[in-house]
Amino acid sequence: MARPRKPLLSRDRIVAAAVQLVDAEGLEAVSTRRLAAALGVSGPSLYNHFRTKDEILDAVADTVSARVDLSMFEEGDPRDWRTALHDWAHSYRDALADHPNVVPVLARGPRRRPAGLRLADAVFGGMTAAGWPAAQATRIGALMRYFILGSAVGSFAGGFVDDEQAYDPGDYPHLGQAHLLAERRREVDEGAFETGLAALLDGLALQFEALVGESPAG
Amino acid sequence: MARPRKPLLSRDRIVAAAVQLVDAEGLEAVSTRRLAAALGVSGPSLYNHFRTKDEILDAVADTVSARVDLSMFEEGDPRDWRTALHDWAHSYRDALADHPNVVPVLARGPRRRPAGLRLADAVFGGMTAAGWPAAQATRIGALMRYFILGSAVGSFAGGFVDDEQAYDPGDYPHLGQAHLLAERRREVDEGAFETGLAALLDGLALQFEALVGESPAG
DNA sequence: ACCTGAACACCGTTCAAGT
DNA sequence: ACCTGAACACCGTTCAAGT
Repeated sequence: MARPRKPLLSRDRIVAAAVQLVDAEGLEAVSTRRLAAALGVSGPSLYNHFRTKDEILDAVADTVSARVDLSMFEEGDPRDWRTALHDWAHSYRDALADHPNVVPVLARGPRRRPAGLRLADAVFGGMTAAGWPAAQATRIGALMRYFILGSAVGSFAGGFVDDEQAYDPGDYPHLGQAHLLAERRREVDEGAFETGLAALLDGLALQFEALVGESPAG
Repeated sequence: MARPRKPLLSRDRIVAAAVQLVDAEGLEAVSTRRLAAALGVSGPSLYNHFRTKDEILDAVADTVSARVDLSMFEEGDPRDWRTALHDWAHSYRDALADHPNVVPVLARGPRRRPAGLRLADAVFGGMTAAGWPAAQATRIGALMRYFILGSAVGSFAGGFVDDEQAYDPGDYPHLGQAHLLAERRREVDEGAFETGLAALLDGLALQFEALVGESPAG
């Protein structure tokens, strides 16, 4: 075939096919040959549009980051950091839950990914606008990321095998019901996320009160 | 050489070499051929001791889990769940921080790994002994795991490139200092972990008070 | 039982050749 | 500029052959 009149590929088409493949079959299924085959071209063709496979995965990660709603940090009352953080955390988690196989790539950090950087910028900007000192705003961005990424990188309930025999009462006296976790996976993980998020925000509110309590009330 | 008088390999020797390799060069450096070479044997020899490479990685993950201190859930005052959770979280994080490249394997969950199951058993047992209802104890195990795994799966500060040019003020108005994060990596990540853990425990304490407040005071 | 080399079906990436 | 097939140095795993 050699060079066609109109390019067969584009960065967007490659990324879209990669998202489909990673969602359907996992990160390890994304090989340059399989991805190229899904696009109807041969493996090396991808290298006309991306320098490495890693750059393709970075682009995939950034489309996931781009789906996270950040509007709450710019609209509404800037002082209501708690509501903003709560709504953002849910939007963030939902985006990751739609593409769980991409989470290990996101775990590398924003690096130079535009949507990843916009996300970090919005949280930090939102927290400082609400009155948090810069150092604390950085910490909040980090600790929220820990919690949200951790909740998405692997299901808690899904990590337990659905086999009663696996939980010998002599070895694990408190895991008698653990084999039931797998089938209630969504419920357990969502409940834990909600409980953890509420605790995190309650705890931060306590710190915030102590902080503003030191300066004259406005 | 064929079969030697004394076996050249053992599961323990293989796991120890795999830990060294994954710590020094990362998860993707652990190939059966490289691991075998480090042990002075040929690649297929490993299959006399493990059925798949994945089983080797599971064994590696379990040695990391085994280093987490669980004594706080059995010694001391069972009612002091807050201190137990705090100390356990630090021990857990320290174990993961010593082997960050193993965290993606741990994210699969405890499955049938003995040390992983003992860890889950101890937390759940500790929380129920302290007076938390079973459903809440499960959630606490899950949400603590989210936070700790998330803090270890990728550094927050290390995810930002150390290049001032990468943070165009027009695109990211609040990231003017972000290029400094990478070099203060340890400090930033440890501060965020401590702040987040304190918030989490404060928030859970609030929930616990509400819970025991409903029944007659003891 | 426990090691070996050969072999199979894969990888990511480079490169000269085609238009 | 953008695609191709061939080639390189890798993978995980199976298996017959050796002791």
